[in-house]
Amino acid sequence: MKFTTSYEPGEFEPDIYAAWEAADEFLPGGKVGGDGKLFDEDPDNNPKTYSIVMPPPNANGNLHIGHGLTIAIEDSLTRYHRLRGEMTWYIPGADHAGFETWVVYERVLEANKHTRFEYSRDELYAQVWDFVQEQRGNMELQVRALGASCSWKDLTFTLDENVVRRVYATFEKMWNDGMIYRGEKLVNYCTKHQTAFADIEVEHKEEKGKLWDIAYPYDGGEIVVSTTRPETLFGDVAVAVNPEDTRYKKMIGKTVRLPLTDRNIPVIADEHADPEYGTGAVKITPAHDNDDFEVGERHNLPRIQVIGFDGKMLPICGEEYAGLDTAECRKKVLHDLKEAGLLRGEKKIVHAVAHCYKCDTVIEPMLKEQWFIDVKKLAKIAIEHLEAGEIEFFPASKKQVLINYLKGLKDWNISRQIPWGIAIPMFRKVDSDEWIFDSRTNLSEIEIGGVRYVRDEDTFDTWFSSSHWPIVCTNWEEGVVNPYYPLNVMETGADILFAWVARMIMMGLYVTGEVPFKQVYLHGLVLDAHGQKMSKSKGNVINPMDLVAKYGSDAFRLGILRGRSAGMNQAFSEQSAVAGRNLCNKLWNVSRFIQEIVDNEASAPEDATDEQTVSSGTPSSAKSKGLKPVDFSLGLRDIVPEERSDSSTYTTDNMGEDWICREINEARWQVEKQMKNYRFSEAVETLHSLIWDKYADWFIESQKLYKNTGLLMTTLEAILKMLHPFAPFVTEAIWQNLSWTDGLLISANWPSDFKFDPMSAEEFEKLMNIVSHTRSTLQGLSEAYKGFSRADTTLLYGDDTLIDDNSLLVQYLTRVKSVISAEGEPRGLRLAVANSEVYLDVSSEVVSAYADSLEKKILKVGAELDSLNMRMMNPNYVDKAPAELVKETQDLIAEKQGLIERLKAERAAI
RNA sequence: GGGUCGCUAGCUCAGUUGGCUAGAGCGUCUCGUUUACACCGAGAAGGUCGGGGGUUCGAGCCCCUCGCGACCCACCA
Repeated sequence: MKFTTSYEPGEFEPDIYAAWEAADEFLPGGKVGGDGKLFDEDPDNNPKTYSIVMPPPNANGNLHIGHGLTIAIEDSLTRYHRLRGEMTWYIPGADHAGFETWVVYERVLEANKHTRFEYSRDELYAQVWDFVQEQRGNMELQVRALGASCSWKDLTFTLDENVVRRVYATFEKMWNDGMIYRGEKLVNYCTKHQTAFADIEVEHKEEKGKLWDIAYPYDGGEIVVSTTRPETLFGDVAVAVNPEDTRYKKMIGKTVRLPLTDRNIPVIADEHADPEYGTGAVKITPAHDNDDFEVGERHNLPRIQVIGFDGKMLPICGEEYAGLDTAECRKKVLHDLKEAGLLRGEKKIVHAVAHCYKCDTVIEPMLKEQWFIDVKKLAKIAIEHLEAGEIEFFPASKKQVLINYLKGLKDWNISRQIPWGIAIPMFRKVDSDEWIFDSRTNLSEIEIGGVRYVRDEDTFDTWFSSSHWPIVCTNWEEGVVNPYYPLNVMETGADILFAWVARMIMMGLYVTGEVPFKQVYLHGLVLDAHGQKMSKSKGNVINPMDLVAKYGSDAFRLGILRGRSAGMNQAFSEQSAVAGRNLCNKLWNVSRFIQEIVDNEASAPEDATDEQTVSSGTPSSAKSKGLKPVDFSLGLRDIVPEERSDSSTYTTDNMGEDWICREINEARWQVEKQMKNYRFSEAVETLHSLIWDKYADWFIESQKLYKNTGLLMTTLEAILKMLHPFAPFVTEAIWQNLSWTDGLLISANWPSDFKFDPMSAEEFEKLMNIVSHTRSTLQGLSEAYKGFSRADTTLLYGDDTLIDDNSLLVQYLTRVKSVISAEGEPRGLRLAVANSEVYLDVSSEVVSAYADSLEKKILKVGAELDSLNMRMMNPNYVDKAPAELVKETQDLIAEKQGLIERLKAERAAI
């Protein structure tokens, strides 16, 4: 049995994916890619290209729901453009995830009772490399399970040789351009992980804290400063007051005694001190506070580091304090100040505190020599191109958000003190401060002309290398024409707009002179069913693989795309996947039904078909292929399609057929528009409605009476193609099971226009309206009158050729006993259908039981009529609104008028 | 402190230059086994579009204002 009664995704998905992959259908045009030969040198020989890159998931991790969404979106785009005949290149990636992976590996070390300090940098690098290789592969299997039609041959790992080469080339260029400098600045430092971070990697949290007032004495008085960090007073080098603050004016230039020490520090005047805040006097600790660092620079003050890189107080703080961690030290300092009578007060405050985004440790601003990128020029160019509209954003609002960010961007610290990452290609001349660029980072020491140079031990911030992603994935090279760069679209999470998208734009422009992508689509967070952020601690994490296993990959994809729009954090629940599963099953059964019709026709003698069942194009292949199930182990039939054309021809023979052709055209046009505007949710909805509400409920139902096999085949093909971008597996499984289709659906062509008679399609809609009203009234009657039986009821019609011509279909769709002409003697209940004369032949007894419903209808139509009349009575409306609209309103009024008269007559007859 | 987004049916969300009687999925209720599908079919109920102003012939959509929520940025000692 080819078509089982329900679709079982698990039986098809792995084989189908393998078949796609084996057929090389993931490569651009199914032919090129991966070998450096991307396209024909003559641009005239190349069709339109479409390129998109996968934001690389962590190589040794598992996919989470966000990856599921990313892939659902990107693969739908990819498949859609592939079906449209474009040379489509979806490039997968894997991220070494520098810090993330390092944190995981450090835990492994810890569990084995080791620490990073036992090994050299190179040894650690080798260990993590092995660790990642062992763990690798899971992620890639999961990407496959989600159906991503990406070009696996071109998978880019962020530590691949070509990535490193490109990153070094950029770094060298920047170094030569004077955009890289080494500076001792305050950096965000995590004392647990013992590495610095970029500003963007730090998480600020509102926290309750205290503001202490501490007296700094001098001969004949004291000055009271306010601080949240008393433990850093050992690093104080001055007390600052505002030059305009009359309270302190006379003290400027005086020297005060630093408590708990024997040092004296000056009182200086600086705008930084806010007279309104605290006591108006502030201690200046340039080595441990960003503001103070700047004050120190302005006044040429020394920087005294008092906290070590391990988070413990340094010896300079004195025997009693050295070795304490900051919290212990704070306690002791406060205690000692109190003893000395210098603590003047404390106040509860709420302030923002920086934390390590991984371990939550409080980030210390620390004095450290690091490599920095001067970002001013980069940001400026990026802003210019953004303002010129070279990149289109979805949602559009993010463009300005990004520009604002770039405008305030500060120099970018790219040094990380972790071994897992791309080594910084800088070497220091031994016994000097002289640095040179050299890409031989596999060596920890080099010699040039008899001079020894030692490699910098640090690695690059991962964002520095990943900012090259579009460049490295598309194999961009200077001077080589590359139709895949810029990418058509960059799809990623809105949460990394700054960290990644901004940097890709800056780097793309710096390296290639072009923006790296033409459009940016940002998706929001996937929240749980109640709109809460998913987190392990809350226990509300949904694993995409669980849903794939339970309902199928397509169901997950359809579900996660539904009800989701660009840039918004939106809820998701298992229910959505269930709805997706149901749609897949519906389509499966529709296909099964059509296949049965095709089979019956193939086996039946010619004259057995009804006169109206003009099937024009039953292809001979349908007969010759027989009914054997697809055997995937033997390889798919006709893997390389010769000609991609609709395999059946058709003619339309009745209204329903014209109507479905029109509806498919309309839906196709809608989907095209929605895809262009990245409205995936709406596209899925359009297709859901087409397949379920239109194709299955009306067309297939009507085809149970009037079979047009050629049209059934052709329309089904069109529908499979249209849904394929979103639900690739079930559509391909059906395609393979159908007896008459060729090749793989993944590489089929997007459907073209169906020809139809518009008048006829319009007529069918009227018929649908009559059927719906009849059904509704029948249901109303059976609820109003016990013992009412629709199977015993006759539908009468007046002078109405539409029904006369289609009485069989009306009877079939309404399940009444019969549909016959009233022959000028109407009786029973007249239906409230505009422009049509239909009666249900029921007794007056039944009609009176229905009076309540009738009354309700009269009221409802009356209200509608009133509002329409009101509109027409407004002279301004008639005057100013478009004539078309006014005409429409008039027609509506006429229609309602007729309707209400009929209803009233009906009521009077009771 | 600055900024962005959101508030539409019980729930999750659509509603693209202002013009239909405001829609969908899920849920609820009532019928129902009919040449595919109960992962089904037919029908129904359910909304003063967060509050208040304004512009307009016309506002869910534009403007102002208030309220509530989510998120982002920021060195306030």
